[in-house]
Amino acid sequence: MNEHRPQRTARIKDVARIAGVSTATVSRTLSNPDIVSEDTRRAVLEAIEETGYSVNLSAQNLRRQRTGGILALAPNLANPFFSEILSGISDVLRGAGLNLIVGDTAIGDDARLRLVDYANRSRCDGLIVLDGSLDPEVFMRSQCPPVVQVCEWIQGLAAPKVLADNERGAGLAVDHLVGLGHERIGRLAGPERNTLTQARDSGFGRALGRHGLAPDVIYRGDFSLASGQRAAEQLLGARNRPTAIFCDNDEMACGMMGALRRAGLQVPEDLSIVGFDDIELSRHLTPALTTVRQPRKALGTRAARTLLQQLDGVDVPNETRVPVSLEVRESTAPPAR
Amino acid sequence: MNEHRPQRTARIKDVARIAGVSTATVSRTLSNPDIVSEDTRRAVLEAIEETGYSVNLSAQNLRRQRTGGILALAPNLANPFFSEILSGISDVLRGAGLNLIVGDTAIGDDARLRLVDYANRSRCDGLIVLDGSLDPEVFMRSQCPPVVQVCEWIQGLAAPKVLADNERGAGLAVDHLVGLGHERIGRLAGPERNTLTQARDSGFGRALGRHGLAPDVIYRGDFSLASGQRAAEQLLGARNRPTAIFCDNDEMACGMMGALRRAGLQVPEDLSIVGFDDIELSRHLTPALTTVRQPRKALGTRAARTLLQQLDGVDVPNETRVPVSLEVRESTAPPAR
DNA sequence: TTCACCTCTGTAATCGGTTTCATCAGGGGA
DNA sequence: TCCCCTGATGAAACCGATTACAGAGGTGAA
Repeated sequence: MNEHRPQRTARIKDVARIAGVSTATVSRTLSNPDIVSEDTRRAVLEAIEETGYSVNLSAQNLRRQRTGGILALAPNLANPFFSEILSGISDVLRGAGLNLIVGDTAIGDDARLRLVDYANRSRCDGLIVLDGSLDPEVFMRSQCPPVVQVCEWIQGLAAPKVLADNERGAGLAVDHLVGLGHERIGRLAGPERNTLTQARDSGFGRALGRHGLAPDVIYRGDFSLASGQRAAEQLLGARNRPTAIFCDNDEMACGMMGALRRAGLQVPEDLSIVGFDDIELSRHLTPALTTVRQPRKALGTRAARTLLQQLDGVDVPNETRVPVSLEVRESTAPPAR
Repeated sequence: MNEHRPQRTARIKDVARIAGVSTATVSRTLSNPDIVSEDTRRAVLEAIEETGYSVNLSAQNLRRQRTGGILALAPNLANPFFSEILSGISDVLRGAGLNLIVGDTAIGDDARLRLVDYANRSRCDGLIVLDGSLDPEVFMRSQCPPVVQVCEWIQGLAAPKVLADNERGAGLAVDHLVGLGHERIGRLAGPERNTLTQARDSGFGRALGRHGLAPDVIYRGDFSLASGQRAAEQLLGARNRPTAIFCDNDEMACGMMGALRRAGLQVPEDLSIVGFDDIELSRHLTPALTTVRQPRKALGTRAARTLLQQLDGVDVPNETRVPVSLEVRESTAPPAR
């Protein structure tokens, strides 16, 4: 007998031998227990216990023609906004026995090339895309597994989207500010080509129009704290400033607010600020930030569920809108006389 | 001829047939091009181009006895602190052709059970653990691949650690405060059993001792904004308050600062606050937060590199210390007279 | 008794690569 | 001329599971 069992972990063969059955039966016991007899099942489970067997996923995946993983592509892992969405995705995938693989798209020049490697059936069973700036073609080749877009979306890519209601969010912000008496309302927007920014631009303009107003100054940022700070510097240098600013995310709002206060301006007395996202921090700022709440975790879970349905061959809606709401806090007030 | 080629993606066999060689040669062309002749190589590469072939990773992984993935276990994906470390890990792994799989350990009651599934050679080639509260036994079974711990660490687990110099960080904070003239210095710490908190506790106490001082009040938090707020409420209700507080992370510091200011206290005039981590936000707060800077991205990259070395069989140091530094900003000042 | 049918199980093919080992052609030295 | 060696290649084993198919044994009805 081969008594020198080297540290080697158990295979299905080992379990089969010990239980006195074939590997087919072991496999069936694990994946479809009802079709094996009571006695056999017990014997197999005992053998599994004894050997500490666990299935080899590479082999299983190969045979089942799947990878067991879903790849999430985010522009910037370090951004808390995305990481909370990832957290929601993770929750759902775990329940479905799928791995969450994350890919940072903020990578070097060969990004495009690499992306093609990632958007491949042999690497993942599905993709969740959080970055609207990627090349749609990558996701339209036949090797690419099913895709769901969340939050941002790619122009020209016909994959299901899970989105916050950006137009309405912008509308809520405008209505609130106008209700307070503001008439010169500016905007700190994201990059011009960002689809999400475009949606809010349009909601912003339409809402102002409803009140008979037109947009005031528009600053461009990149969703970062630093870009909020830069916008504040421009604002400070301008004459005839708006009395309120609607920002495309809380981080920019926060960067702007910090810089304004440092320059001696009072928020909201001298300038009202509305953010977007409602990151946890917003309520802890002084003044606490008035912001459009976007349920990030829900966006993640919805996106993941949509993808799972797609993998199951279920028809999914082309667009899922997640409702937003306005959280009124301390950073908005009637304009100074 | 089988002209009805169904959408089916190309296999290595197809490439071999078209190039007029064996599958072995195709494989060699891809993994070890130097050992095939110039002509053959060209023919194979052309066939690959023609078919759009890309290797099936499940098959490759099975044969190579690896998974191509590294699993990172974090207590809370949504926390920006962890996500920036993940970003560093991601950078290194991408370069090594490995997937980053993330697992959120903040999961249900069956967490332990599931964890055993994750810490398995057939699921990943290595583990990076960011959560010090996990059960060490899970990582000590023979099925568990190599582990590296980063930031936090698990009592009783002899896996390499990559850590910030927590003792020194606490010392820097204390030296700074004492230098400003503070004598009653309190602390807003993490959970009592957290190894990271313990290290800072000890650095805190020792540094105070060097100055002939003893710790003032100690509040316990859980690294969240909300727990900083709660600590502030306790602080406000106390008599004979400390003149300065050293917090275990920036989020708690921020939560505390917001609550104090809202209650009418001035920071730093009435109370100086020092944080830990230097998250990006800290410099944008008003007042900007004085904090111990911890290079998170570097922690991630170092951890990933350490793991890769371990996988290559290289000896790695049991503990890597990443230096910290003090960022003096606006939240600290001499105590009021 | 015979046949149909059902339940349970084993044999062997299969997933798509990698790698060992054998083979063959050609070159150089004795 | 013969032998050995080297470089390039192919045949086939192998990684570890899943599953189609077939067969054994048992039950019930005709």
